[in-house]
Amino acid sequence: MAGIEDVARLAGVSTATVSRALSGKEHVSAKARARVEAAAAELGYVASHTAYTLATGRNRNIGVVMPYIDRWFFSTILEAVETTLIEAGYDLTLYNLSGGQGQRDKIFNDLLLRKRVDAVFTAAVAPSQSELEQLTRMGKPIVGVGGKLEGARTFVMDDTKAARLATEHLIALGHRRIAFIGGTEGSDREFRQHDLRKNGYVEALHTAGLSSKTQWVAYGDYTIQSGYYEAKQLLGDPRDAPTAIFCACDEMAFGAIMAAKDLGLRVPEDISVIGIDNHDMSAFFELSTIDQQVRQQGIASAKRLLELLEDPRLEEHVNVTEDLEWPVHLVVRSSTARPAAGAR
Amino acid sequence: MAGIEDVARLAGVSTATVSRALSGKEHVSAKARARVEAAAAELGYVASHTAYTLATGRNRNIGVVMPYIDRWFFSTILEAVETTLIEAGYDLTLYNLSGGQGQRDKIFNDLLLRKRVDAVFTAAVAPSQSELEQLTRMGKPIVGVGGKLEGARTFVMDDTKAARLATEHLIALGHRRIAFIGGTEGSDREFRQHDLRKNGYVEALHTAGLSSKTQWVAYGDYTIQSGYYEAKQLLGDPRDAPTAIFCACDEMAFGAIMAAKDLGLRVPEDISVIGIDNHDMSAFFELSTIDQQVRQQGIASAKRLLELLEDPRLEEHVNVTEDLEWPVHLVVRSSTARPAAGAR
DNA sequence: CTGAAAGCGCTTACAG
DNA sequence: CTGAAAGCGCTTACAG
Repeated sequence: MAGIEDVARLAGVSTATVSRALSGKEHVSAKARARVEAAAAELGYVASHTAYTLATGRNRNIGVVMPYIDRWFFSTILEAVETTLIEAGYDLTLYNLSGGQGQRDKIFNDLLLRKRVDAVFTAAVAPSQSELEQLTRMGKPIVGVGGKLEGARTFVMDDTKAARLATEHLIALGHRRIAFIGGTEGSDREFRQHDLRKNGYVEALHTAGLSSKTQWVAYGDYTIQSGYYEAKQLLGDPRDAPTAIFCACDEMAFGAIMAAKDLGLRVPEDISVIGIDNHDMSAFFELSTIDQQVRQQGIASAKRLLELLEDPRLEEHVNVTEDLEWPVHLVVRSSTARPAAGAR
Repeated sequence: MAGIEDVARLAGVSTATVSRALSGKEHVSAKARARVEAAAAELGYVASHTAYTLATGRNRNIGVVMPYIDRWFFSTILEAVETTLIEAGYDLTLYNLSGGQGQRDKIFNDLLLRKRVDAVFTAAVAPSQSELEQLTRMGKPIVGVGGKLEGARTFVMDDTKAARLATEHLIALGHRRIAFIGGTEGSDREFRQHDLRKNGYVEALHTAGLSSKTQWVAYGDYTIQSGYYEAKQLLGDPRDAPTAIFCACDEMAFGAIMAAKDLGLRVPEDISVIGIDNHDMSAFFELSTIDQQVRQQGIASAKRLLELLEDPRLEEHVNVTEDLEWPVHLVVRSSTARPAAGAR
């Protein structure tokens, strides 16, 4: 394995010059630079990143931590972040939290601190106060998506606002009997996403002078299966079936559409369905939804992180609260329409 | 930031003893060990992984390269591999190839070689001969899934055999008009997965004395959408519609089932559908399929890689061809049945 | 069992 | 512009 010494010898210069030439620094004569480059090419020299890190303190590596990898939001964010980082010459070390509290502690108290990463990117993960302090003390900035972080920078859509918008769309179409399929009360790992979205739904109803019956609020788990199951229960009700269903995510909405079809109901003639996300498959399902541009969210937040890393005065404000509200847009497709005259 | 010197000073021993005590080595008195541990705890000392790497040459880090992250097979494999590695104390650096040839070259010729990873895990990616040689020269073993690798160790299901089994299941039920929805001819990135699966389909038909009409072979792209579209074309044919469809992956099969329903056809009474994968949603769709246990495949192959890394004689056989055929199982659910009497 | 010291392979003030 | 040398923070033969 050719080292920097070998290159220096072959080029007839010192290792300092080799280092300067190869990293594109100033103060190297054109001649020396050319000789070094030729020698490096001839030897197939690749600088040791480890030595670089030890000497400079820079890793050019970002730690990414998320609770799941195999769910749409997370794998989409991950792909976007990875591509953005690679382009900027950064590596990505992946930590997923599916292994429980023990694994989580190990990641935060050990792996993230061993100076292998320059910064941390979180998706729907909230570091504890002490975890955050430790990272800040080591000068490692954090950027998150999927939920606000007290004491760090985040890009997050306003869940309540998104839910209100979806519900208002249904109300404006003339729906009065609107059901909601959310997640689990007070749960959703670290953030209260379910609660926020349910709040938006309830707020919109109240503003319109409508009531939210408890039998119209169902609890799924953000999968197609649960959307299907819950929608069947709602739609099969012989007395009080809704004319529209707002699902807290598109995947549950896909399930709801399939449930309606299986019951012989037409979407949107008999039942309107709307979701949140603008999932890759939403166009296929003709689903009206609230677009949160997940891919762009990943790119933008990764870029923000890179920007911080290049800020020479980063130390003065490693981690400060900075909520960037990510905009949402209503996308109307064919799963929502005015309710049939008789249905009201 | 407390360093090893600080710990040594506080414990009243040398840095050599600190190093030995903290890494659980032999030849440390119980007393010294206790003092070191107390000092390390008091100072909140975390050893620098970079210095460890530079001194030992070991990274405890695996490079994982895959063409996609946001597709089911890949995100599932990734989650399984990540969990297995973390448990063993290894980190995972993720490289995804969606950025084209330029990114690919950068990853193989630069990132993977800078001595940041001890080994490489590939999913449906075939390193070129020279890429493989370089990694071997640096003593970095490769383990892959999703396709055989000449000159490296792989865990792969026999695509042809899986396809044959799926087709035979349909034949055994009495189907004679069996369609196939595959991928793109000769494509599928680095491996000829489509071709292999189509071969299995054709072989099974021929063995049973059946012919494979060209109008019964359709080309999708492994998504639900394409399965839906292609199935509609097949099933809508007024003269020559099949009684069964074998899809090269479960996601296309989901699409096929939805297409059948939208056409007013019953599954399995009017049309049987089978896939390959045993996707997380296959049970929900009642889909008969060929299980390839993706999660277990990820775990097993990651373990094989860790095993190699701990082999003291690894250098003698860093990368040798070793095909481990991953077993497949037929899972019969409710999407396949005997064809209706009139349909034959 | 324990410590002094070399070494891992770079980068970067400091002199020249 | 260029080079000698210190330094990054560990590990590990080698002596004792």
